[in-house]
Amino acid sequence: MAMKVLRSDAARSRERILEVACAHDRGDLRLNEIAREAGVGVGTVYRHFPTVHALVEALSMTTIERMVELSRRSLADPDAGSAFSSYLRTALELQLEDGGLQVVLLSDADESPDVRAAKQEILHSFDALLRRAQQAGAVRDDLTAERLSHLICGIEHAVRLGSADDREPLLQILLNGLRPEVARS
Amino acid sequence: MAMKVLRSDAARSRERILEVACAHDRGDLRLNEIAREAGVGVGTVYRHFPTVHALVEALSMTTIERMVELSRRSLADPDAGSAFSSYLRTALELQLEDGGLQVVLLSDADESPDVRAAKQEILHSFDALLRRAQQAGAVRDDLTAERLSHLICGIEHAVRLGSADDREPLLQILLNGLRPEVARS
Amino acid sequence: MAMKVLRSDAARSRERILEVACAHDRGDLRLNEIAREAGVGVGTVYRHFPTVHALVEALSMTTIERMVELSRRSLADPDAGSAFSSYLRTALELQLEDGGLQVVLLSDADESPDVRAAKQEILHSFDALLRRAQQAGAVRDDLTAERLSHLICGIEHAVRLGSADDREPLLQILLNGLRPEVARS
Amino acid sequence: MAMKVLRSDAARSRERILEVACAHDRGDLRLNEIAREAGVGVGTVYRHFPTVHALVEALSMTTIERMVELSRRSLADPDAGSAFSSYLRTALELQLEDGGLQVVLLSDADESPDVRAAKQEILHSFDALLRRAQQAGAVRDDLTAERLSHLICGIEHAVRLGSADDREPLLQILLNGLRPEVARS
DNA sequence: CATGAATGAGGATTCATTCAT
DNA sequence: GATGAATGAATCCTCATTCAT
Repeated sequence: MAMKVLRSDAARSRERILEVACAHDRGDLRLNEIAREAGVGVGTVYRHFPTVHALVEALSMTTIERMVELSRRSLADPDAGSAFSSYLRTALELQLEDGGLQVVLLSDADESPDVRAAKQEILHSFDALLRRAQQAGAVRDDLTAERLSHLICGIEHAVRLGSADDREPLLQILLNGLRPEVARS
Repeated sequence: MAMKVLRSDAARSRERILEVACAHDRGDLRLNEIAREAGVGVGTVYRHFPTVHALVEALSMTTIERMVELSRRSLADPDAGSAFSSYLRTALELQLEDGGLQVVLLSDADESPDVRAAKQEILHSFDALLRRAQQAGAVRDDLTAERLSHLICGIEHAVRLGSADDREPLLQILLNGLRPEVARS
Repeated sequence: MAMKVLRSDAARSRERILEVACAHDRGDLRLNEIAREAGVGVGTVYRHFPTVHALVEALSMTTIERMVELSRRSLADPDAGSAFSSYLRTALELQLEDGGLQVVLLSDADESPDVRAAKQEILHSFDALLRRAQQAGAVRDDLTAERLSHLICGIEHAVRLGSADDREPLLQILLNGLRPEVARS
Repeated sequence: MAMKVLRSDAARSRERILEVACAHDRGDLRLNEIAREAGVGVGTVYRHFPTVHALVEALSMTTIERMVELSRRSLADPDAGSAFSSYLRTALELQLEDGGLQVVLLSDADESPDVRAAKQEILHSFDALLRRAQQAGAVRDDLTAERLSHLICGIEHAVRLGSADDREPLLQILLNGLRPEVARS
């Protein structure tokens, strides 16, 4: 990944800003406030992050990278079914950990090329994982990667409405629901 | 339901405001703007709806009443399983129709006593519906009414992220996931 | 005193309003609030008290009448010195009891003719009291009734800044200061 | 006194605001109006003076400094009695000149540390002045610095109710009243 | 590059007063 | 007469964004 080298003071500012910002609600970032808390001028924040979305992306960058890693690992797993379900589980965990991830993943207005590239890799891998699982008969066929992503976001939403303890139970319901319907006596 | 009778002019203002307001994003209601569009003074809006939440509640009142009706009808249905699933389907439809319903249902700060009462009836009925379905073996046991409500909200969220066409497929996945797990050969 | 006879319901409204209003800070009367608390319409408040000042006057009417009484009694007291000082003491007490009295007394825009008449009587009596005391050598000569009224208001102000316990001590200082200066060895 | 150096433009805005504000009634400062008159944005006013009280304090800063000077000078005066009375006279003059001073002095919610410090020095000095005068037998003993401050505020109030000409006469009455009572033949 | 002062549109809210019912 | 709905000017305050220093 291309990485512009920053002057050390600029790098420090950037870090300070991210450090401070991640303690804030992603949906309600006040640039002035962050600047003040970070001990830098507002202008500096704008220099590093021209839009709020750019800052949100940057805050999610680490998680996105972890998601890329996850994709690769899952694709390398020979068991299509378990690769798929453990991918979903971990993706859900990551989205719950990082409150800004959902909007970054869903946005189609990426500011950073790195983010765009990573998201594409994630999407492609996810698509492949899903297809493999479908071909293995572990997942119902009437399902696209996009719908499924939305469903994960829906589960994330549901967990946030309740407590973190709901995560695994709700995930189980989802996984159960994704299996091809079986004939019942 | 106790209903204070409004003077005709007051009733007209109230209707104008609701009419105008329902064309706005429920999560972003600007009282001044609504007043202007409705052709009434700001004060009039505040008189009828002291807080934004009061307005949001009023906007959802009709849908909430329909949900109460739905609850009663479903409870009257002797088939526990189909009553349950058709309740979920219609509830989801209502939530999707009425973009403000979710927050009203989830809020624990009801402004209107009517809303509070209706929500309680809905919740109790839903609880009963769920239990009946569980006893009939149609729904897994490890599930509370609250978690399930959150799940519906999650599905609503997922559908909104995509298109209205996703509603039935995603609902099917949910319903499928709610069934007790069966041993598979 | 001419007294318009009010219809009994009007009289009741008037009383309710006064009753409620006297529990409010005189300098910050909100007509709408008072109407609500009194269980009458705003219009009714306006009918009885066309201006805020009219209400303030009405609230002080009882105290003003007591002050008129006080003036008469003091004038009847043959001891000019003690009549004067006990007048000041009681006047101060009345002003402290009735937080709206000072503005009513100082205002030159009386709404009610009764108030105007009462204030004139008070002023004349006070003037007479002062002169008598001066002639008796109990009070310094370089002092007008107006200045002295202002001084009472000043003492009232000072007591309000502290506690009610300051009343007598501060009054003593005033009385002491009003005596003709004596040669000191 | 620690004084943050302001950028020249900021200093200019601040001065403009103070200049404009001091022409307004201290008890009724409308921030928007001041901004408009000063030719700056509202935000600028709020930046310099987060609360109305901060602005009021700033408007009185010069007078407060003069009062500090006065305290020091008075303490340096070897004649306890005349130091005391001339202090009172000048303090009264300052309060009359600066219509916002009284509230700043009486407030216990200082915004600026400079103001807080200055007020404390003033209070301590005043306390010392009073004690000295009491020990010298020039002032009655039953009097605290606080009550006396309130009394000055009372006299200020009284003068404002009348004309500036009342100042010296009323001060004389106060000073006369503060002297220990003497036995009279 | 960094700074942070300035901007000012925008949204919330209140309350004195009027007037139709 | 009483009512209280309606009005809307007025005020408060915030915050995204720009730009001079």
